[in-house]
Amino acid sequence: MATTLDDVAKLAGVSRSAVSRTFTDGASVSLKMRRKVEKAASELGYSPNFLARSLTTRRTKLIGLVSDNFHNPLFLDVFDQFTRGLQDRGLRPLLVNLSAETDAESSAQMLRQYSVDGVIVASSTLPPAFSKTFRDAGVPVVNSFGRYSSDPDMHIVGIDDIECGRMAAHELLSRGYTNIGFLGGPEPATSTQDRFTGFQNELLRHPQAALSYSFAEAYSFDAGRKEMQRLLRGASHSEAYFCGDDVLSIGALSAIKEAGLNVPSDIGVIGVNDMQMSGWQNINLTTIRQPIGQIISVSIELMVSMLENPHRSPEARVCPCTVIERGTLRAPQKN
Amino acid sequence: MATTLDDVAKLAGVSRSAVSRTFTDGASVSLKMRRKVEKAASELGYSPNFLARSLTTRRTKLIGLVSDNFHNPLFLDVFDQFTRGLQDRGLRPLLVNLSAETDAESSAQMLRQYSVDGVIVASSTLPPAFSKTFRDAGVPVVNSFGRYSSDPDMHIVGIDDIECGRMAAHELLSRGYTNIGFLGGPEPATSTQDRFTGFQNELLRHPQAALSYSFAEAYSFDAGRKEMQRLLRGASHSEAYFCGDDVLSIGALSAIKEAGLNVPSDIGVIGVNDMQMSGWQNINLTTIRQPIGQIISVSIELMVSMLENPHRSPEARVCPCTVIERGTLRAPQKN
DNA sequence: GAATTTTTTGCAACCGGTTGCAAAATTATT
DNA sequence: AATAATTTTGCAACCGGTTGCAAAAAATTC
Repeated sequence: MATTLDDVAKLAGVSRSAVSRTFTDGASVSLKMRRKVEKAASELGYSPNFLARSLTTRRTKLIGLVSDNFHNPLFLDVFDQFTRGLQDRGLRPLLVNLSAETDAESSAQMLRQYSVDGVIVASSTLPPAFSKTFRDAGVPVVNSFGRYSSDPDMHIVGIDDIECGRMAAHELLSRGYTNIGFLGGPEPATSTQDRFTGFQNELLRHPQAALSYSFAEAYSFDAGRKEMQRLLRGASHSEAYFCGDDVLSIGALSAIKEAGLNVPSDIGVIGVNDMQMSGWQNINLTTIRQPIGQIISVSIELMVSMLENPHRSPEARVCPCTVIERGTLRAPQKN
Repeated sequence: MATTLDDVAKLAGVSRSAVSRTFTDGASVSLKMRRKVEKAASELGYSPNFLARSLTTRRTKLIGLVSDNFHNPLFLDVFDQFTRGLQDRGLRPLLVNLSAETDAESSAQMLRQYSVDGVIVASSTLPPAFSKTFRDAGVPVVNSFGRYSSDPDMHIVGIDDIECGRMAAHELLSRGYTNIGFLGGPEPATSTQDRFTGFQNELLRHPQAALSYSFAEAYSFDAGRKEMQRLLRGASHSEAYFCGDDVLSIGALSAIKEAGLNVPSDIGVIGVNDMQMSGWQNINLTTIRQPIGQIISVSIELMVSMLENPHRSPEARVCPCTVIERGTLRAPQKN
């Protein structure tokens, strides 16, 4: 069906190697030869088979893009930017959806069977063991949105969650809130733990502030809403909450509004992520921006550099978060 | 680096074909042989190279998943379900982001170079010519979220946009609205045109109803908001609007609220798609559900069947929409 | 214009598998 | 136990490319 190297060689009356060379950049072919081959090739509509080529070059330009986060709207942007960024460098994302049911081990084996050149794990919740499978198999891997470590055993790109918690606390304190709540994501997640640590540490430096905390069951609207409803039913609630992420925050906001309370005059809310819709005027959420554009471009950059030098030693790259001030916290107090 | 067929054959003291056969299901191998080979294989941690295999079997199990819609939150669900569905059948999605900048023609060529077994084009806006490239190259293709045709020249799975427009009109009329607006998506899109046709046709059957219409620049929050702001600034606005999709609707809702008007008492809104967040209590949008789960499973089903029989003649499959009643239209009038 | 250097070309082996075919081994039949 | 039928195995060619090497051709040098 498809035309091959041989077809072109035959038609052009040259050797197989000649046509192979005209399609390999950097190979030695005379202009005359190239013309002849290109003419024959375009007549037959030939273009080389990448997979056959990969057999000898040992490069597929396939990159496994693995994620278990197909429910957070933020990740649509993540996929958009990853696919574009990879495409721009001639790399092809083989997408793997690692939802709860699927077996991580077999996905890893599958990716090796497809001879991917590298793997990007885009997840803050996948256990490090998964990424290590690849590293141990000699496949370049970078863990995007992973947990920072000062002594990383693989490439990690992400934010400093402890610092992020600290920023949130600082922001709330600077606005004069003294009765402060932490409404975290799922408790076992390391990101939740780290943010709580940072948050708590900062509050400890301000003894006048009181801290209460609880955790939502998931990073979802429903979970945020449910937890906030529970808090509002209680005897007393805090003046302002730092929520585990934006979706959670939006759920919480909905519960607050429904209880007849006003934001920010009755309760303040600050989230994390700064996804698209947080900026929509009807949501207008004050939040801590996770710089996904930067995280992704750094991840791709690291991946590309590993493809050139597989033994590059592991790095942890931290991208800075910033507070995005919108309408869900009251104005800073001048005291 | 990686262990090959030969390594295993050597260790097990058998022929190459023997080990190949133990890893090909349906091949003839004695139990004794299988045991021997499996032992050697597991000792070396061998598993066959899919790409080398594909060279002779002419099957890669790679499916090109092409989309140009990385901004509509609905599509996160679409990707989630497509990847899961494909994985469950042992197929691997090679994701292609066909944003405005990227050249469709070269993406098509790339997919052929990777010998994908089939291509799923998940887009309502990509021109049919793109999909035809594959059909003409003998690559099975199904166009998901495509435009229905009674005489399709390739597989199409989607909704009937004309019927969808009709449903919206019917819904508005049944609630006693007589002054009705169509706030469409981008005017040139065939989905916009078709919905408008259906909408208009239904209204024509009810001469008491007045129709006005306009189009937003994009399927986005901002575009919906902007267009609704423009409409509200005008001399008079309609009692209810049928918006091009849910994101557009949410933008429109935000403009309405900001103008100090109430939904549904002052203005009604009905959208299309029923994405996750449309059901959030703080949005609570009445909308027409596009059955994406069904569209996707039918698409995959068609793809699988084409892989078995590439000459299956093209079909257009229509999946039914349903009205999801929430809080942005007033109650039905009893007259 | 011959000798030398440089570039271009084709041969043949290889990448990691599969598969048709015939020989070898096993099982069934008489 | 000899023969026939069946199953299992290995050989070798092939899938569609790339690449080291030596021969051929072209470009330089003297």
